[in-house]
Amino acid sequence: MNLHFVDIILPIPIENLFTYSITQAESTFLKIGMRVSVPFGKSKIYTGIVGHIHTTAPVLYDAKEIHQILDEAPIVNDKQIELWQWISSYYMCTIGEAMRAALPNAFILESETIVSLNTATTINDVDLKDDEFLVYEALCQQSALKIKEVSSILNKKNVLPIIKRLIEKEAITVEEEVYEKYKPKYVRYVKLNGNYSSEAELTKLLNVLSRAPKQREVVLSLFTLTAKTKKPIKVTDLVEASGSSSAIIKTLIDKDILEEYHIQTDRVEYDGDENEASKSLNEHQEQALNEIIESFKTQKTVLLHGVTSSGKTEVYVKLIETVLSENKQVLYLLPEIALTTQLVTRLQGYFGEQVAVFHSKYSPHERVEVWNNVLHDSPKARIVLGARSSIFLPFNDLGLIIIDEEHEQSFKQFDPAPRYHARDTAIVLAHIHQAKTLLGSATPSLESYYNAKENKYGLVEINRRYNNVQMPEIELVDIKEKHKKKRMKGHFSDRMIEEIQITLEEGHQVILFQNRRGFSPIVECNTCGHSPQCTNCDVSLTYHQYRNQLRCHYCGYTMAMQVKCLACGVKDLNSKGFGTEQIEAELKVLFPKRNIGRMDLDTTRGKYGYEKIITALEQQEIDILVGTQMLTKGLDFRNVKLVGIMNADNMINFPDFRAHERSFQLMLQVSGRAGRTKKRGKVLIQTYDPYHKIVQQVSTNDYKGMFKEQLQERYNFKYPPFYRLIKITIRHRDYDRVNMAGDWFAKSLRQVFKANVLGPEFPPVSRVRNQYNKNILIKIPQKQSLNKTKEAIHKINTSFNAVKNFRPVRVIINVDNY
DNA sequence: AGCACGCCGACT
DNA sequence: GTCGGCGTGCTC
Repeated sequence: MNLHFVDIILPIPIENLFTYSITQAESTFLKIGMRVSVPFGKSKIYTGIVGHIHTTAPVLYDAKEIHQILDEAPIVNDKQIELWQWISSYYMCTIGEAMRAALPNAFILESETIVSLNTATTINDVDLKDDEFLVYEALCQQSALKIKEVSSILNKKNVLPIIKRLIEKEAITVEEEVYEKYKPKYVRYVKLNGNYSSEAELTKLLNVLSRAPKQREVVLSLFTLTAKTKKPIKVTDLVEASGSSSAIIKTLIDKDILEEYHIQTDRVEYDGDENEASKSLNEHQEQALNEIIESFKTQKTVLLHGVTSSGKTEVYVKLIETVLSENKQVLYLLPEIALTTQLVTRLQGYFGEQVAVFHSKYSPHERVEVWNNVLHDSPKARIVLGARSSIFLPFNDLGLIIIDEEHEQSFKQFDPAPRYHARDTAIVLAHIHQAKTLLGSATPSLESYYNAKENKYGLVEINRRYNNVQMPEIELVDIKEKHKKKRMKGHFSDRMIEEIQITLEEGHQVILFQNRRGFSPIVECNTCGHSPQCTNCDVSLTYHQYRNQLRCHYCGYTMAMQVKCLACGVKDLNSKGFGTEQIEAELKVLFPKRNIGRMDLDTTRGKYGYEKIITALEQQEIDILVGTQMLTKGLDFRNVKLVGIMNADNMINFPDFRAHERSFQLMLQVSGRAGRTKKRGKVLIQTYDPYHKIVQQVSTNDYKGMFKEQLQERYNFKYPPFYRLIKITIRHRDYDRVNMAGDWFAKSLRQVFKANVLGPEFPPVSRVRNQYNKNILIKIPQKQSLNKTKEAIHKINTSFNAVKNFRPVRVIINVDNY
């Protein structure tokens, strides 16, 4: 009788852990945090994490046995599992979803069904049907087939019935094979065979090789390389140094002159120079640093509010140094787009190979390597510099978490669950490790600044830019008036053109900001008013001139640009509104001799697209750069003096309770790109409403004014930080069903939460990818228990799913959906 | 989330 | 008559 069991966390959206039986020996070997593969359902094998080891047999079912143990030691520690649990309860997802987000994909093995011939029986061909025979015949040729291969042989999608019949006829057998996705990388090295270690032997060898000059050259190169680097020599390096080929090296290996060996190597390696000393701080930075350290004595979290270009990074570096000296790990979080080579190089300059980088462009293999380095507390990962998902790395002993550009909304994950906010989750992670958190921003989020004002966080400010560079001068241009007075050329006011002219003539560069890509977001027929819509979404298609295409920005649907109206056939199409492409096109006419660059999602698609544009700007190959909000982050260009915001209004008037705050942050951040060295920069903001409070507050750099005013609005309209929000999205391809389900859900919620339930309402774009969405918003007052609220929502969701008609309707719960 | 089982339309 | 559509229910 077996009395040992494990509860396994599976990477799927199911509520509970699953219990499997294990042997006595396995129960002593297994530890929480190890991976095991387990059979799940009829035929699948999944990778799971051991969550609990116990001796309580389940009553309602027989536990299956585990399939295999995949690790020698835990790859996940207790603190991580604690974090997953917090995420799953706070963000209302399953622990499996948290696990899936946390683990590098290569850790999650999958099984594949392998079909092979049943050798125990002989089959008469006549007993088989045509397609069965095809599979059988293929198996006589090669011993094993994957399901996919069977599929392609038969040119058919669903081959399972055929395989089933073949099994019944005992012609074939099937088994599940599990693959390890991660393969360590081995690099090939060579050394001289030990026989030639003496000088005499070596001279002899070189003589022998005098008739094979290429081979002789290789041996000599190996010699000089070894002398120079005193390190093992890679085959690739030797090939390069000797100007030979791998064939020649192979000959030498075959002749036993060279010996080859392999060393397991990390895919990501830093091979820079020795560390440089960190810069000494100016008085403002120094003061900020001292205040932070002081504040950390009483506060777990401190907000550093430092104006753009105030040198926050140097302050971080000093803090990191102290934490490293205590032998603790550091996590440095940044929004994905701010993770530029610029910053990575800078930190590696200070900390050398102690810096590990982790972000979405890394391959699964590279991620596993960073994971393992962090797990084993390797000297190669004392500091992790990473985007959102790095909060999931297996830190043993974090001392400090830095969250730079704390206000950035990209820290919040929206699409697949867990819909977590990396900033808030990082603060929880810090508590688990009893570490400190430093939030940094030039334009803190209202929530964080409020928390600081309420003494939940410490608050430290730097009001001076580095080197005492002045804050840029901000000028507002009233384009309503400019239009009236006919002083506009396209989307450029005379002031904008003048300033660009002056800046360029002085030999400086210009950045223009327009928060919309494409040429124009709407194409309209002048005769009948029809505009081309996406077939899958309820939006009009955006015109992209460079490919002469109409594109949907929600689902990626494209069609060729039309010459005549699709509805009435008249050749009189007009485009409305403007994006980066159109600005670029206008610039080419206004400044034909200048180099114009564009940076948006369309031009940064490739792996290095983004880097290329930045380098081009740095090297002053670009005079004027047009871009979307991508421009705002972490870029530090010496020579940019003028920043132009083409239209401040479209972002301010966005229908979202944070639109004002965001516009302020965005405009101030782009402004910060102007004049980062010596010369004072200039910012021009074109707007139809120069007296709008947000534009005014940007122009006077009045964060506190903006904060006060916005906070009052949040209070009046019951928004964060005074109320918490949970958004529930109802999604289905059938319009009526979405309406019915939405009404049902909202009605049930109202029974509990009364007037604090808003909706259901269609979002501005109600149909995306042929799915209709409807939103319900729940506002939670501060005194209302968050846990009880979530319990109630959970309960309603369960009864919702019990309604047969609603079962195929997707319910997406998004906690803190901002 | 997968995946099997099961019941109805369009085709060899 | 079968193939294959996707609604339904379950997974230790």
